[in-house]
Amino acid sequence: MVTISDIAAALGVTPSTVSRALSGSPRVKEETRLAVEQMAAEMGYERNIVASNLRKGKSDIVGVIVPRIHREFFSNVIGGAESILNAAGYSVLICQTHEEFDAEVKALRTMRNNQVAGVLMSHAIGAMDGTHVLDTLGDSIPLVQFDRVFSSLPGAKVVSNNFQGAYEATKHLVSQGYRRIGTLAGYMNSEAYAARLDGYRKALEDNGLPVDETIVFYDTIVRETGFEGGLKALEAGCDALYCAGDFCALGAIEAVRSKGLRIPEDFGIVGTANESFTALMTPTISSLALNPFEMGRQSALAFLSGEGETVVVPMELKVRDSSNRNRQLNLTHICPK
Amino acid sequence: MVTISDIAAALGVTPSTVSRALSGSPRVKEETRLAVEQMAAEMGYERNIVASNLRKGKSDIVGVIVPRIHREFFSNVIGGAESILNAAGYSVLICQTHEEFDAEVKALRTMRNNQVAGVLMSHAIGAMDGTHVLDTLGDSIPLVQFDRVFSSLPGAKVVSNNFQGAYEATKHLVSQGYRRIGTLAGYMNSEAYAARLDGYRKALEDNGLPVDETIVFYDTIVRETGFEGGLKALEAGCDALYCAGDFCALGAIEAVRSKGLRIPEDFGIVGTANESFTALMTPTISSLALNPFEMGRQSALAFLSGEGETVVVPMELKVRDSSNRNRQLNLTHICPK
DNA sequence: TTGTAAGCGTTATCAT
DNA sequence: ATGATAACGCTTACAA
Repeated sequence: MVTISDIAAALGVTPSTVSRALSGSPRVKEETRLAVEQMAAEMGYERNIVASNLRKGKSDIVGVIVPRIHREFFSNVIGGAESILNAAGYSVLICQTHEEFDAEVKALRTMRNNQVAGVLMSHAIGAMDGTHVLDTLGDSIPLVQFDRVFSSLPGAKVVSNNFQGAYEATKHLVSQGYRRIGTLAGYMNSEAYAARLDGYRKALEDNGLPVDETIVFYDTIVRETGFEGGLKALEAGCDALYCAGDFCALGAIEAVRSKGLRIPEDFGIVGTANESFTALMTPTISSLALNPFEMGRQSALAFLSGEGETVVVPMELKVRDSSNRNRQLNLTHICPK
Repeated sequence: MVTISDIAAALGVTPSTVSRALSGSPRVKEETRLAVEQMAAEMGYERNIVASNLRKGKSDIVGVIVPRIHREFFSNVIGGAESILNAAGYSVLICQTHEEFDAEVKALRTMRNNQVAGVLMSHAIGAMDGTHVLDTLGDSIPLVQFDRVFSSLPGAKVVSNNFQGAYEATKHLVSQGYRRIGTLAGYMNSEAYAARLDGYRKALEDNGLPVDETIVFYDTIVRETGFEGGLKALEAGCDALYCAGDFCALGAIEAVRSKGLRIPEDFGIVGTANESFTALMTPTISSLALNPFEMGRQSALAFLSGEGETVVVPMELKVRDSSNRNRQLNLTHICPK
């Protein structure tokens, strides 16, 4: 392993000069810099980042903490963050929390021990407030929260425009002629789901439809609970559902079909998250798309800029067959005639 | 930031003693160790890993290099690796190559500069051989390759049992009564696809069916090429296809339906990779499942054990509707009657 | 413009 | 069982 001292010795200068030359300091003669660079290349020198980091008291590693790395949403966020951070000379250290509070604390410790330059994180369900974050990170490590954020914590936040998105999705259902639109709303301890519910309500109000609490269904948003929610919605006389997740939208579709009703003719469905399967089903499922890659990019940019602002990443409604009464269904490709 | 010197001063001992006590050396009086541990806890001490790593010349970070982190397969591999590595006290540093050779070299440099304890990697399509890996990593950093491996490189390798898996998939099609079984084979510069093709051929031979090169279709394995392959297979009189990917299997299904044929009655399909959408389509698509999480686990275990063996992770055939003539189709949940 | 020297926080090798 | 000291490789005042 060749060090700056080796280069210095070979050139008859001191390590400090080599260090300056290599780090682009203006306090080096052009001639010397060239000689150093050439010798460094020749000897195959590569800066020891660990030593450099120790000395400088900071590193070029950025920590990313997510509930589960293999979840489509989070892996795309990481991809987006990495695309920015890598270009800026940072590397990405990843920890998963598996939605557990203890693991989140451990991950934060790992980040601190490794003296990361900053932390981008989305909280575990198991984390009830943000005090552990402050305790562990202190105020020397910049924090950026995305998606699941605690407003109480300092630093930048990157969130989706859940209110606006759910508003659009609901308005779209109204425009398609559905008149009794319920919602599978999710769980209200998440700010994101609460905002979606608000958007749904506002859209109904703005379009002269009554807001009926008996067709707001609070539950988890998995396929099974979606099926149950779908059945309840039918009993309550709904002709459409805005669903706060795609898997529960899938379940709701199954429920509607199980009663012999047609989608979208008799019943309209819009999901949320734009999971890749929504575009592959038959019928394809309309979905309110999050923009995880962009959220990752924005999180990284917020870290780089050092500003503590809140960035809102817009959601985009993907209109597909499950809510589209006006166009021809795209049934050719997979369903039996 | 409290250091071991602070603890030493507070206790009236030297930093060396504190270091020994904290790192579990036997050369410390039990009494002293207790005092040190208590004081450390009291003062909120946390070891500076960067300094420790510099001194020890190694780190507790393991690098993982993948083509694209947000691809389902790779993010699951990472998840599997992380589950083992975290438990063993390592953290995971991630780099993507986006399938480009230059990015792979850069990622390897990043790993080396950060003095990672080891590297787990799956090569970019753009990497033609493994010389750059040896050049960059040297022989001081242990290497584990998974999925896309170069046999020429030293170190452990973790691969899927592609031959056996494709053999099972093809045999399954035979057992369902299909008699002219073609294959969408993929591209042959990948050892994995070549092995799948071999398994397909062997299964036909072993079951007394002819191996007909005119129904082996070499192409990329995306939806569009799958559609084309499906049409060609129909023209060639096939009644089934083993597909080396799930997206091309989807395309093939669409092709078969476009000709008014029924699946699985008239035509059988098995895909590969067990992408999540295969279980959500109608009909559900049979698929030869890779086991990415297990591959990640095995890669991490191979790194920890330090042995250079090749681990073969078995694939598992998931029989679903698209190849199952014997059972009732599961059509209730989504398709129009 | 370059050299000198100190130090980042830890650990390892001595010696005591 | 503990202490003194040096060193890991780099950066940065400060001095020349």
